[in-house]
Amino acid sequence: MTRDQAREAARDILQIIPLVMRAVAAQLRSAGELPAPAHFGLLSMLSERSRTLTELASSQGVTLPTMSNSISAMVERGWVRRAQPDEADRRMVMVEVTASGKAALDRVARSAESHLAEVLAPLDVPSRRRLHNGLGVLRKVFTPAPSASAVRRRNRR
Amino acid sequence: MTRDQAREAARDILQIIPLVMRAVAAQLRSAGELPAPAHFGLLSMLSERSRTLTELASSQGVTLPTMSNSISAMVERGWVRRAQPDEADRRMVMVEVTASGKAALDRVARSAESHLAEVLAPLDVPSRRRLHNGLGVLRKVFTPAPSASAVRRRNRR
DNA sequence: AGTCATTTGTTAGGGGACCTAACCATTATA
DNA sequence: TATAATGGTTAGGTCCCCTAACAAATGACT
Repeated sequence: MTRDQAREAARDILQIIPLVMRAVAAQLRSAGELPAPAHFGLLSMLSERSRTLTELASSQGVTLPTMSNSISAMVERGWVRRAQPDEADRRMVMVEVTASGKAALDRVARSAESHLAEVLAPLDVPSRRRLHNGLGVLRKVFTPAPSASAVRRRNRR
Repeated sequence: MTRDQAREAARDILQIIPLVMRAVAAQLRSAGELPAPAHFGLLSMLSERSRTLTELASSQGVTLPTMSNSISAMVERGWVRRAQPDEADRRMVMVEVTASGKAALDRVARSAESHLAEVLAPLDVPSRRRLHNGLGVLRKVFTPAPSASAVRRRNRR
């Protein structure tokens, strides 16, 4: 990757990503889903299966205190529940989604979906494909690698 | 755009964009550029030419109070300056970048550039092209349209 | 000219999401 | 058994975003 390409990519990302972020957040707010942009990924992961705080934090690329607070906020809203099912290691807290959390996830997904469909409607087919492909690359590049300890634990099971 | 495509795009955007946002913010923080992710676009615009608050707010898709506060924060840091050069309309405040603001922009751009170059290095050429194309689509879709009044003013000149 | 509406910007008040530092409880290690 | 490492929480702080309410200037209409 040449220096010029890197500079261009950096400028693009720094300029565009915050715009998208704000647009999505504004749309969710106006749909009455006050706070969700950051919690959506969590609900999505948790509806697959329960996770520990450490797992969630590393998957989202945030620190443990941040995740602890986020989960507390979601508990407050009744979207998730803290539980200690693990007999082997009593330090761990498993977080699981509640029925109302699943409902919230569905609502947000539907709301975002309909709004995005509207915004993306004017795109022609090649543009949509480009968008899709570009998002795929971003996912690959920016998905945090599982931490060493998480890997260790996973292998141990 | 089919319903399924919209749902898929919505999930992708909701899951991926926040990840990218956090990664970029974390990188800037660790580079010592404490607060910049949201201000980068502003500095970038302002180094082209001075703008009014309203122009800046609409270009970034935020409200006027938010922009007023952001600019105040940047004034505090010595990055920009408020000035009233417009004789014709004394309501307007022109915001212009300072030398130290330009320097900050350069520092952030270089820092982001070198970090991104590292992260993007493993990508093959087609992936980089896909990323670039996808970002272009995002820009087109999520760049706020200039407000009616801004257009009016522009045409008047 | 005078009133009313619109536009531009600010201040006040509040919320969400992120961080580091400091701390407890539990488990692993030497 | 003492010490280190791991999983979480709490405390304190920053940034960025919002709505509501307000002031000042300009535009429009009678």
